Amino acid sequence: MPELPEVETLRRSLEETLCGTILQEAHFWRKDLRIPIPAEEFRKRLTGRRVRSFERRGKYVIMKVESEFCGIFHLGMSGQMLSLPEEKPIYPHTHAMFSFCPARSSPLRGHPIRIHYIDPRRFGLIDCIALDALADYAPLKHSGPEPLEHPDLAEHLAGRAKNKKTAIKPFLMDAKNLVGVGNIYACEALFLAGIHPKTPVTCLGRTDWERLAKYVQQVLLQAVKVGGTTIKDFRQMNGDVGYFSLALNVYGRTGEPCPVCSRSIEVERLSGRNSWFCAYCQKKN
DNA sequence: CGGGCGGCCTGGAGGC
DNA sequence: TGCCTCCAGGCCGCCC
Repeated sequence: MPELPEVETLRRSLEETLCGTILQEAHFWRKDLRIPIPAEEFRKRLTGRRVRSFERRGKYVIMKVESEFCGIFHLGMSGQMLSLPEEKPIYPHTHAMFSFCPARSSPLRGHPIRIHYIDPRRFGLIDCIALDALADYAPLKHSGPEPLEHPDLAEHLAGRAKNKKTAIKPFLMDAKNLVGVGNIYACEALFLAGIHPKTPVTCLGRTDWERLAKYVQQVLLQAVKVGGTTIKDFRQMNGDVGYFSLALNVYGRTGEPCPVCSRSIEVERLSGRNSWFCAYCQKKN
């Protein structure tokens, strides 16, 4: 589910709601996610601590508290984190719940904020590691730059593409090249750039990379502005949907008219993922 | 060695 | 209605 804009939407809500609160409790009903949740470690290292910040690296959220350890959250394909008043699971597949207490000086003191972690398919992850191990953390260690922060994304991508044989779409979705871009935003950026998903990266020239980098950034930024994309599961932390679904040009729109030329949107499988595109507006190579 | 693909899970949709 | 198959926003590891 969640790509960069959905995870950034979550991060902002967490930061706004929880900075300065104390993580009071962490309940785990089910620990067998993508990796087993180190529940004891998580409780021992993180509860009782004041929350400093929530950061994001690609599709991972990092919770920093006043200690030498941090919490890591990933939503996999179907994960959500919801702020709910209940202290027991009210949705199926609620695997964890965190209670945060506002500071004594806050007008909200005495009203814990409860964050429920829900993930039907259990491809997500909750972890706890030392801050000084963050740089070596396996899922992040070999990942590429943040697309919205790199000073010359076009140059970076062109460099990464040298001597590679792959098609542009799986290239964009490979976190080693850049983080945060999944199936939705890869399809949308390629449409806006007028590049066919199967174009070999070797066929792209300087101006193609510049156009593509520009639209990758544009599509991610616009999606962040409207709270991400809700296809099915994704909700913002307060339960709202993400409104970028309304701005999708091609993703999931098989047979619908291309917004530019009105020809039918097509779908093809590429590296095991569906790719939607307009065969007229997006020429191969 | 890099890239494609299956597997990990569950639920929902669609076919019969 | 019910059963079966296929598919889904991510990621890892195997295999060629």
